[in-house]
Amino acid sequence: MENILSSLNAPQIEAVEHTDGPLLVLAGAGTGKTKVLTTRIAHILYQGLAQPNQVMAVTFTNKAAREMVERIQALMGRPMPGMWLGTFHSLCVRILRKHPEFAGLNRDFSIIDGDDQNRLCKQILTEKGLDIKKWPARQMVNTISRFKDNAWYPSDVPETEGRNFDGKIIYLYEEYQKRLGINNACDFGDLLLKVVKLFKENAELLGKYQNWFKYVLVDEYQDTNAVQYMLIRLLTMAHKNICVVGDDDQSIYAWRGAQVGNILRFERDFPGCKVVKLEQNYRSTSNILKAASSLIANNKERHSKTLWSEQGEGAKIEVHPLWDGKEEARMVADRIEREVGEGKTYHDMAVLLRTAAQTRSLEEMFVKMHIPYTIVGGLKFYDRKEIKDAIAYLRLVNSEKDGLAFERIVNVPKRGIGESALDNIRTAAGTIGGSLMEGSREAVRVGAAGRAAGKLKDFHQLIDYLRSKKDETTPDRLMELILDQSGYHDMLRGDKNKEEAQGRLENLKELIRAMQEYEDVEAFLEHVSLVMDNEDLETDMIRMTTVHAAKGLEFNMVFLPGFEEGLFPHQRSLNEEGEKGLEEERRLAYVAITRAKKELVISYASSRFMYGHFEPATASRFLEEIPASCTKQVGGGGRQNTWRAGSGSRYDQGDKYGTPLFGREKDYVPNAKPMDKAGASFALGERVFHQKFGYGRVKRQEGSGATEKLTIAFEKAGEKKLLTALAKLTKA
DNA sequence: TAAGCCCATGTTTTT
DNA sequence: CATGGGCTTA
Repeated sequence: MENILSSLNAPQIEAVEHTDGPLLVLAGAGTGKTKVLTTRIAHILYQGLAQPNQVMAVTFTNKAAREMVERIQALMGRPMPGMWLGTFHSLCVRILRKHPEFAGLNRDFSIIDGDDQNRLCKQILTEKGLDIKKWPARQMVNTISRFKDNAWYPSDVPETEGRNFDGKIIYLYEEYQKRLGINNACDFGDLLLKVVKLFKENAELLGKYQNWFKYVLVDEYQDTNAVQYMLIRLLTMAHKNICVVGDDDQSIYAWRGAQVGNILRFERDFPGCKVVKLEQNYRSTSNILKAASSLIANNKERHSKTLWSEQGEGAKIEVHPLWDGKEEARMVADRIEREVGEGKTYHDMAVLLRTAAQTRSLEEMFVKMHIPYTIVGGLKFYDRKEIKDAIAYLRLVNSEKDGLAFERIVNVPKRGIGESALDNIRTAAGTIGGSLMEGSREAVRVGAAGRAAGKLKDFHQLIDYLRSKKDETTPDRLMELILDQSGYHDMLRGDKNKEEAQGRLENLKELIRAMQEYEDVEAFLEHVSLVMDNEDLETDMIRMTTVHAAKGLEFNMVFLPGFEEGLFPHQRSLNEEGEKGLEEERRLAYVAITRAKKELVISYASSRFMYGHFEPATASRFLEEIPASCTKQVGGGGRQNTWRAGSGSRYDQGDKYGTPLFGREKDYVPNAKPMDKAGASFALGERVFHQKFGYGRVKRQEGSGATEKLTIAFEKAGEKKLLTALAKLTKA
């Protein structure tokens, strides 16, 4: 233990050793906050101040939780079973499973995802006769989720907020909750809200938990919302052994109800609390740190702080102005290959993006160039249709009340149970006040099922049979049974689109394999609904992820494509939240930059293909907020003035044509890179040399200036199409 | 009931 | 562009 503490700096040790009473750790990016948290827990356990299961530590993602467990176990030198370490959601499920009856749930309640929420809201809206175009289901989901973030049940929603949806939102919300009840289901928000309610209404139970958890620690405290705050407050009211860690500059979840106020107010909430500031950054070079600090200094709503680093100045941040998204993708891909050629691993590098959709063009390029990549947090494995179907079967087998699961798979594969049959079932369910499955049985029983009666009977039998097997077989065997008996496997095997069906079958195999690790169906279902990241850490791949999902991670080299006005900062954020939105975008950019340890490559394009056509684009205003001394422009010739021109007012707001040079005229290339040295054109048939592909001959030439492309037949690497301006070609 | 076709429409971030 | 919804037809 001694030598564990010796690897910490003075403020870190202070934080670790302050075990009793409230503690606020203000930890800048890369200052070792995870280290402090894990060492602090290890210290508490080592001193015998609490048993492992008497410490509660809340993290923001499951990944962070896993990492913390590992680090604590490494510090202690043995496994630490039973620790309450996880996300707010997973910890709350754990509590709810212990006392479902208090929360008005059955033990086997389902947890529904955004997809189900959407479908449920759509149903309610249509049923209640609201115009779905004017009031989209998605918006209803969001509104309700925000209510829940604020710990508002329908009766708590303030007057001013209730005007939404033609003044019907509270009524819709009530309806929504009613349906969740009938389905024996919770959405994400419910998981926390129900626990808070449980504690508020049940002082005795709360007392037990207060005594049980001797220490409570919260990571990323700046991103907690009102329910989360209440939960923490309730649990720690008695002993006040609470430690929160956070950085107001990294608050990026306001749109999800996060209240930076929670961290700014902590000292008032817990009078006499100790405050420790961590300001030595161990992650990044001083160039990167300086860029990030200068950027974030433009925010008004913040605590000022001084981060410093002993890592040396390091490489300058590269800024690449490029022609369009494709050229940008090529630059990133080429660069990655070059770095790998020079000894980096793919694992060392990451591409961080403002929006998930930006992965597309990069993906194409990576595939083309055979660069192994993985998209973290994009389309998740568990979001695939076949996986969701399979899980819906499992949910229905596990909990017959789960009507959302019922609807999803009652006619998958097609069994001739269509919309009209479903209508009958819904009516029957409504009449007896039961679930869809009950309604379905009822409809068949009283002869209200019409033509589909026989098919429904078969379906009931199928589910009954599967349920009878549930407890006598393992989850993976049960899933195989489901897929075989339901005809899902056969459906895919008979699919016309062989290739796609094959892929789906393989995904299902993968699912079954994953299920082998679980003791029972409940444990597996919980994992599915709450664990977002199924990252493949084994293989050496490029990580592509949104900035949001990159929180807490670090990489030697980071690429930040798409640094453009409207994209980063995102237009929508500016439109909807104005100055506040801009500040959150800036914090997001701050998070993005501070992920990099040694090298940072920022790029933007003049023309971006989106919504079906090319949009002119200009460099992000954030680039102007980074000191010139930290950056160097790469390529782009005369275009550097697009982002650094002193006063920064070249592009008046509202002047959509501020950049005529980036118009849609294909051949209008006023600021193209001048033909110089390496960029000079090559003659057809000329022999050239490329850093990566080696020797080759020019086969074809098209375009001119920045868009000039050469097709070159390389002797070893085959035929490649390259942009003259980018490819480092020399005459050979 | 199901499949196929056309049109409109909307485009952030996630436990 | 790419997805979803509404409509028509077999």
